[in-house]
Amino acid sequence: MNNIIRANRILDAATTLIAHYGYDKTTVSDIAREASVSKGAIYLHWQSKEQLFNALLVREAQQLLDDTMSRVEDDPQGGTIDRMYYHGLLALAAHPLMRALYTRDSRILGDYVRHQGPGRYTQRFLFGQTFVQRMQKAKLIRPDLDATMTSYLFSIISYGLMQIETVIASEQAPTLEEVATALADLVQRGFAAEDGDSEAGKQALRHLINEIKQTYASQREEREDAHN
Amino acid sequence: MNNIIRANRILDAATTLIAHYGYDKTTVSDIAREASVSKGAIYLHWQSKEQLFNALLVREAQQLLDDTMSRVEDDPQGGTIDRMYYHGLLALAAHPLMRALYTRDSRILGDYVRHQGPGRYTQRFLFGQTFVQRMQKAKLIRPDLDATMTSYLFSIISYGLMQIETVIASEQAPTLEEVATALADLVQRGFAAEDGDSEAGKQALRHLINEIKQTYASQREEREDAHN
DNA sequence: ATTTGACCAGAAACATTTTTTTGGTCAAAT
DNA sequence: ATTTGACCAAAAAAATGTTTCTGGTCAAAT
Repeated sequence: MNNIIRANRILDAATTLIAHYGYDKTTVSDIAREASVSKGAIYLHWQSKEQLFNALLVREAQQLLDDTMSRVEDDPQGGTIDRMYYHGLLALAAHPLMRALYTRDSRILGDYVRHQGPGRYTQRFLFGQTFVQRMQKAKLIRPDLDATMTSYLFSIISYGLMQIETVIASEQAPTLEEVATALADLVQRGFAAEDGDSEAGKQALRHLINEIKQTYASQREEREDAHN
Repeated sequence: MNNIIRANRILDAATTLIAHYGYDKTTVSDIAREASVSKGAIYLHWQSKEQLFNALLVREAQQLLDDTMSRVEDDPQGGTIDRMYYHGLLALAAHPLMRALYTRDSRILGDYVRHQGPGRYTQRFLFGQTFVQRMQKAKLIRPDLDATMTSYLFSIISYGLMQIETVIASEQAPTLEEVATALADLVQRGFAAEDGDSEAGKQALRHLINEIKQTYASQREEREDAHN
């Protein structure tokens, strides 16, 4: 379908512009120009600017999952909880819009934050409560840890890392890789089970990510059904 | 000196009001009324609203140090790095203005953030780089850890904890004590040296806090000298 | 000697009008 | 069948005028 190619080009353009200028300052005409299509063409794909942005976030979320999974797969020890966390952090940092969503950055999200209620995409799939439980079953996270609390700690640390630069003078701050490495070490010492098997971890992560994608897919179906 | 009593009453009033309404919304007249003095009287103590707020922050900072130290002293195992961190977190949470300063909360700090450049009180005394080095010397923190990175991690985690509620729905979130306990456990597993002696830790903390207070004292002298 | 609070100038907040921008549409072009 | 871009109503932003508020002062009261 040629349509899908154009839709993706539009999403590419929107992603670039919104990541840089934010939702409010990026106009539909800007997006059209950047994507070399007419403004009307955009409305052949989505009913409103908000729906376009929705679609964009869904795509980004999937790319983030894929990116994380791919980093994990490429790392021989990638299936341990500390390496998964490491790769998850780097992947998140590499996706500005997901990062903005994660930190509720209203300078990027702008009006979208107000219109769309909270929570819609705020659910933390990775390193959420379910994730921790699965990883405990897969014997990668210590079984004696409370899953809710542990996912809460993951959130605290991730959020702190993503935001710290806004509060501490960044002069001679360590690089993201360095900090992520140190945090992964902390996670390994604090959360990892003794006999964690990397392959089991990869397997569990694949499963979880597939399930999440399944959810996205069925949500899209619903939306298309409602549309017709 | 009766003056000092009044000064403290004014600071008390200002602290209450500013912690609740923020720097901008709290007027000098409000403070005067709350402290049962005239507006003019306030200007007998400080030259401007900003200087009053400065004094207030210095006093709060010292109280925070005292509070932390006192919690540590009262705890038999209080001198270990994880217990110190635990008590430090609870103490910080109990001092709204210090917490606001730590998180750069412009809703509380208001204009003060803009006028006073950053950094002035943003220096993290506790769990900063020096602190970590001292605690390594006292054999409470693993010697193989990099001090800069470790204090950076402390900052990330503390900041994440103080801010997480603004981004995660607080429904059924664990209590501060519970989270602090879990974080302390993480710190113990990740940072604590094998043979950490609580008494040595308390001693080191006493020393450090005294030095910091010394610094405050000499800064105050300078200010008074400059004034005369 | 101290302390007060009425007073003031400048800033901030508010209300109102004018101008510009922008999401969305649709008759016309391709 | 598709795609376009001039066009529009509504909203946002800027400009303007008006009122209120507030940090700071100081002559007068205590």
